[in-house]
Amino acid sequence: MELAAAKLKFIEAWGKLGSEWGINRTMAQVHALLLISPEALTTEDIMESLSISRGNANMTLRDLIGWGLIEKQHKAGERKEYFFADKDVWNISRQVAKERKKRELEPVLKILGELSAVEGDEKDPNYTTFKKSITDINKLAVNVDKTFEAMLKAEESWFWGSVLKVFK
Amino acid sequence: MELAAAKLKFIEAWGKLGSEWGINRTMAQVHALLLISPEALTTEDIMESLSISRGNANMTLRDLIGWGLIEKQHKAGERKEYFFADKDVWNISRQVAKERKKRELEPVLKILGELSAVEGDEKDPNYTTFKKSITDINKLAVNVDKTFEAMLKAEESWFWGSVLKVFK
DNA sequence: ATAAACTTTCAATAATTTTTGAAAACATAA
DNA sequence: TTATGTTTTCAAAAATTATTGAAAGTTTAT
Repeated sequence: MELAAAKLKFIEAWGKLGSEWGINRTMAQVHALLLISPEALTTEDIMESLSISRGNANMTLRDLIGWGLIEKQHKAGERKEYFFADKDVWNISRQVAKERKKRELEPVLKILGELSAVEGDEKDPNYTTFKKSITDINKLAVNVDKTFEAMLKAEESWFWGSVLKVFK
Repeated sequence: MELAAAKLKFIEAWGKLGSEWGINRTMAQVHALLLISPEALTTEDIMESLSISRGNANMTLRDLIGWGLIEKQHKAGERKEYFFADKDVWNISRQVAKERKKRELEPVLKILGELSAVEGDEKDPNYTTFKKSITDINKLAVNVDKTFEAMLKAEESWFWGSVLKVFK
């Protein structure tokens, strides 16, 4: 396969994976493009490469900055802004974990905490079933949260070394 | 909070979380409803509880069965079908991991494998940057795959015991 | 065989999400 | 200041995804 074709294939696959996991397809594609780009790119470069509008490119780039996945670069003597992706896959994973933890996991943990406190009649199966499911899900969510927390602190080699030790 | 209100809140929260992670909101809500229901429910029960149409209920229930999260029950002397959710949160996690691994991770691993094999000019930064990103992402994906694999085999207590040991 | 109870299908519709593109805002240079 | 290059905004349009509901299909009972 040619490099050009391979790049397109990667951008497509990354976009599809993103959309399957609740990340806007275009956002994932722009990220993919910047990931395999040795140079920082301008908005125009991105618009052209992915055939998207200026408005879309601008909003997507802003979102990616919000996720901590890319950053703006200014080149001396130039007025245009350039965008550059962190290429460290471990940093990327941590950044995504950090944002999803904050945006999605924490609100759910809060609600589960409230729901765990609901009182009821221990003789009512409606209550006991509810209570047990909520308690169990809460435990799982806390474990997932701890795992994310550990990822945020960990060095890659340490993290995978330890996790993979589990599977021996 | 009343139990009835708590149930609604849980169904709503579970639906929201699902939709943020690429799972149809209604599917997550039906699952939530069955999770906190001590009895198996009929399609009509579900239609009424969640105010959804018969067609939607039917398709959603079929999907949930496809994900291995609920099953049909037949009651002696009755013609209606009843639906019942596995309440074991660890089983649920494994089931979701299993399906997403199969449906999403494996296709990506396949593509990454192909892309890893692309040859090019080691002096061309376009090639070396592409190569490095793909290789790194491939490694990460393989690790995630292994983690899922381990989950599928593991007993809950063993799994979390081992994983949490990592965070001491 | 017919009817009744129940389930499945799927074209049409509705709801939601994403994208566009042109205008407005902003920044820099002349 | 004015012109020029660049970025941002956001209402409207397009695309995608989810839902409806009625007809067709299936199963069981009589």
